[in-house]
Amino acid sequence: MVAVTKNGRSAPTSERRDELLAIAARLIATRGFSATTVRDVADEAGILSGSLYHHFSSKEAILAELLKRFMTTLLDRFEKIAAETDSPREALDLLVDQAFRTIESEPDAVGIYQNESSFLATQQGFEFVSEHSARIEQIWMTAIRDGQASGDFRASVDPAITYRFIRDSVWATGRWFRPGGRHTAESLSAHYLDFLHQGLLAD
Amino acid sequence: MVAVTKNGRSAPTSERRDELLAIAARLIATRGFSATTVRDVADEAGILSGSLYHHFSSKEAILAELLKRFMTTLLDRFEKIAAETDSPREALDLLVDQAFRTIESEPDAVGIYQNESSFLATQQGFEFVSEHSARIEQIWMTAIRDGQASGDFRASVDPAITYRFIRDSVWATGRWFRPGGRHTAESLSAHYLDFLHQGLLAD
Amino acid sequence: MVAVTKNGRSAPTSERRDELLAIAARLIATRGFSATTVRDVADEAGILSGSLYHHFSSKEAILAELLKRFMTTLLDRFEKIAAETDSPREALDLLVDQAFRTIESEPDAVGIYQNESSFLATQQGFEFVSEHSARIEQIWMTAIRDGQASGDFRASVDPAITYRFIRDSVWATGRWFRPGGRHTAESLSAHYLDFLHQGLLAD
Amino acid sequence: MVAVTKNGRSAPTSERRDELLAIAARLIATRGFSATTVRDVADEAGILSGSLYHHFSSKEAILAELLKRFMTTLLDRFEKIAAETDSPREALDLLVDQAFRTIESEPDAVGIYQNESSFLATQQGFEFVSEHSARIEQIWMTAIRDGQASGDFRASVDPAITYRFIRDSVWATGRWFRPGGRHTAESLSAHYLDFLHQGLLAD
DNA sequence: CATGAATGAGGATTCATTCAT
DNA sequence: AATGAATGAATCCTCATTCAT
Repeated sequence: MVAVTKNGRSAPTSERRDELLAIAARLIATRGFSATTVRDVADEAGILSGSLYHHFSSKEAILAELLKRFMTTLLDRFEKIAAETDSPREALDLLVDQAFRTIESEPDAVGIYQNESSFLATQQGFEFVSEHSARIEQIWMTAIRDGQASGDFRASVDPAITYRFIRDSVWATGRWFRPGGRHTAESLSAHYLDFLHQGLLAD
Repeated sequence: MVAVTKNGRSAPTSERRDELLAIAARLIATRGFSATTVRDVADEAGILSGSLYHHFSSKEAILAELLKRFMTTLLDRFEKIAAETDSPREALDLLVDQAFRTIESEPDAVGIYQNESSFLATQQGFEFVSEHSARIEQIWMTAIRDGQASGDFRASVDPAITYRFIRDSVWATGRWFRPGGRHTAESLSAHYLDFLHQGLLAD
Repeated sequence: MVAVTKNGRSAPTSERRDELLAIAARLIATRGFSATTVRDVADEAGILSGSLYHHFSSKEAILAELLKRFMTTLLDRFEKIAAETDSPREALDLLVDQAFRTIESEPDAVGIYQNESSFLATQQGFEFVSEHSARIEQIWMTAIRDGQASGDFRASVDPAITYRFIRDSVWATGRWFRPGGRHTAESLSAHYLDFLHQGLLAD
Repeated sequence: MVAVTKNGRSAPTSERRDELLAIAARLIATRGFSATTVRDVADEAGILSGSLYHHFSSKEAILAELLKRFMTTLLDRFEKIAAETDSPREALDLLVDQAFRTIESEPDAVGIYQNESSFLATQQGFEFVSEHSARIEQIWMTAIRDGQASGDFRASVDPAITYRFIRDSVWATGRWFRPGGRHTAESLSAHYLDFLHQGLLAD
């Protein structure tokens, strides 16, 4: 997707590589990392399993690259929202919205993030997972806290817990939301924000 | 832990068996089913991996037993709440409360349920997973719909989506909630219900 | 060889293990470590290659155990000679003699020692190789130096170089000496000592 | 390094080829042939492993070329010494001297020769190894036998065994001798010859 | 109830080699 | 003269499972 200079030097990106990453992402999101074999990925790509090692140094390296790309992009987007928005309420709305859009555009990465990140956070070579997660948490919690300070949000809720409640219900959407059905990222987002703002009780 | 001896049969339940199940549950909850080896479990139990087969017919059988016990108990509890409660709002509160208590008392089973159930739903021998899930969904959605009908809950929210939002944020709590810290199941439950009822916005 | 208590606890030794080690030693001595496959060893033992891992944690672990056993025994023998012998000349003779006897009784281990030890000395997990080698060198060089001090050996030779000359020609014997032929350890030893003592020139 | 262009043929010799051979020699001498991968060599040369096949037809071909060059040159030198020297004692001294000089000038080839030749002797395509070795042995043993016949060398030593003792201690020097340290080929050679001639015992 | 030895299938990975570009 | 992608076979190792003791 990202435009890459066509001179192949320094290896990190190539079209073939991206294809393989996409295939791996889909399988890993579906079956889980440890239940996905290198051969599964290679088969799907129409090559032999050993040939994958021409592109990646290990199965773990595939996962790392997948997650790093995803989390870096995501963090960038969140940081941009935080930087460009003044109203905490609007910021939170935009963060939620961005999350739903991400679920729609990169469902596999989201799935992997949800399923594997908690375990990976402690693994060598995956330090970036907890680092990025921490920075994302900061952005969201700042929005919540600022909203409480400004009087937009109720002061009685615990911001840390509330962040987690929101985060979990939003991202978990990726497990059942399939674009092309009754819902779109937009409709889900609108629905969720209404629910988030007003709660469940009738007045 | 709970002595389950309602049927007088000899083999299926024994203390050793329960210990082994608890060990397996912990490991599977932490690493995931496919990343947990029979040997991991045996090591933790202080026996050789082959010896596990004296107690269980297969690795899958362990998982099945774990999940079946958990889901059966959980469904029972939910059904009891549905049967004994008249007010939909109270019913939903009690369901949420029950979920948090379950997270507190059986964190491993909850973790496994979350991580593996979506994949297992389609696996042979795990039909009970989707069956039980469907019945649980019915109970919760009935509470939501009844609450909308009675005027307790806002009619504008989609009950199916709302159910998922609630379900996901509640169960996901199991990923970060560790008893013994700042929170108890009770405090979390209270917190969540307040958030659920009123939403985030200040009046 | 070494009598082992029959209670199998703490695993380190068993008859089967010893058999497998002997097989591995023979193959590794013949083909070299890296050219010997785990399957080669297993085939020779009449089991599947994976079954070897019931006994050893890795191919490297086999090599390490082989070398450690060998070098420990060897060092013990050398130390005993050094401790029990007063005359430096007799000590050196006995050391040489012991070396030839070791070549005769454990040709495979000697071969492995010669072929692999220089490379292994720097490898993790093989620190004992250089440690033992250093202590062996000390024993031999002490004999040489003491012999020079006592006037038994010519003072003009460099003890360090002389040690290496002796060591290399003695151990290299293992590459061509096959018991059962024209020579025995005893005859070789006698021959070598004569050559060592008097040199090549006629008076 | 040495420009070998005596035959006008185009392909077989080129500077690049020689560089690659030198790199391969160093690695093979250090790690052993089977533990040195084609990729190791290519990496060190700054090219891709496949590109090596532009220069050599196989990994074995590299080894063969390396050894053939070395052994041919060596045999030539030994033959020249044998042809040009009358006194057996002087011949042996010169042979020894030549060996030390060769160790100094071509340490990698010497290392490979020592480590791999015994195994290779039986391999197809490496018949020249045993052939050359046999001719070298003949030259040395002739010097020894002639020296015994002339009364220069002691008649009581077995020429075959003595040859091996000498050969092994001389060539093994290559394992520890690094030019630039305390010793040179000359000093080592002098030292060894003194030791060889007189033996270790004081008069 | 557990051990210890093994199986057989499959797992990730390596590696020499090929070939179109 | 080299790349980059791939092959095919082999490598080390893992793992669920079996079974005689």
